[in-house]
Amino acid sequence: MSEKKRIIIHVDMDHFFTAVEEREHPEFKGKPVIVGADPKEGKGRGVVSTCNYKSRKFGVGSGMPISRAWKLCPEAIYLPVNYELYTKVSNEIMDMLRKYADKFEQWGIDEAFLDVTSKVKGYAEAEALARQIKNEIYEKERLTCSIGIGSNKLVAKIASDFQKPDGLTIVKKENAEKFLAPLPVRKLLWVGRKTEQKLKAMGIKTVGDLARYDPTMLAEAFGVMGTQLYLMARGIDKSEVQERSEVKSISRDVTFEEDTDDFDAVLNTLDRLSEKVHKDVLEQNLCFKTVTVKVRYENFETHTHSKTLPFITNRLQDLEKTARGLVQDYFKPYRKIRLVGVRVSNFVSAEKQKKLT
DNA sequence: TCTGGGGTCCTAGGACCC
DNA sequence: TCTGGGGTCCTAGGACCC
Repeated sequence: MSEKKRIIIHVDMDHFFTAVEEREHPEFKGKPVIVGADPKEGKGRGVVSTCNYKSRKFGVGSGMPISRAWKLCPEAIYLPVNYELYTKVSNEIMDMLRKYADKFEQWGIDEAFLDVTSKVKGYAEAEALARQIKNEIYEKERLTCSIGIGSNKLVAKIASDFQKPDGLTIVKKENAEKFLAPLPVRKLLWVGRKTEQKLKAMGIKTVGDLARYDPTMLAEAFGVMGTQLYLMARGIDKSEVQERSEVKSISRDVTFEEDTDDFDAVLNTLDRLSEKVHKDVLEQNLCFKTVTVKVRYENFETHTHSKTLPFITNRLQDLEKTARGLVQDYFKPYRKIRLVGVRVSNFVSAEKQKKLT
């Protein structure tokens, strides 16, 4: 049984949020731009969402506390995250990309996988197609992207990250293992900080180290994930490019500007979040069964409480009442709250529900 | 460094049913 | 009073993605 030959393209927009902002504001040209939380003169909470290349030269990076970014680069232009705008631009780009692919999968707001197996005869044609895609995006949106081409999603994604910005990297199937070997394990999908640390403790730093390791021992240490890790290290990934199915949950949460023990204020915030979630639920024509409340205390300890209702609903009052009930346990006189959130899940589409009743 | 917000998937224990 | 096995659902927490 041989693996089906595929050609997969991964498109990754370059520093998407700041790129869109720079396009909208030509006066930002040549300046460091940072999109994220309000820095508040270095006292702000929250993190950097995206930063452009100019600000990266100061050591700023995405995910970094905004207070630290302020210390590194106070002269940068700081902007709030304008999701509405980025989503609009994203939708235009995704519609553009979709038509190039047999199978298409959006990944986050600014990335996509395209299975182009039947559209091209080989890697040379795939490269030409990739250039065409880059041109079209630039012509229509004035934005650049980096593209990776490989025989599966994993290799294509890592390849797109290899040369940035405005890059194009092709990794043929027969070169995949060699291409991956020198990279740090952190570059692999699903290897975050924790897994990286655990692997390091086992003496595994690069993808090559991982590929040479005993797969049985990896399975013992990581369970199902261990087998997956080993296969990835060998450049093997059989997962299909597939359009995202329906949403599984809808949530809103918010970090307070200051940690609070004003529990009435927390309840008010919770109601506001419930209203936003409810609005989304109605817009998407859904009914839910499960409500989850999230609380983060000032020491960052985070808890969730959930309740599955004995009935299906889309009513705001059911959501608010359940959420208010769940959050009560977390109100302790000696514990200040940093974040509160609400989520609904266990959906049944309104249409399906109609059939049931 | 002092840690956002919106998601998905996995694990593990316990309840409950047959 | 002690004892099964399988299946499904629920809950809480955690790792990871962008």
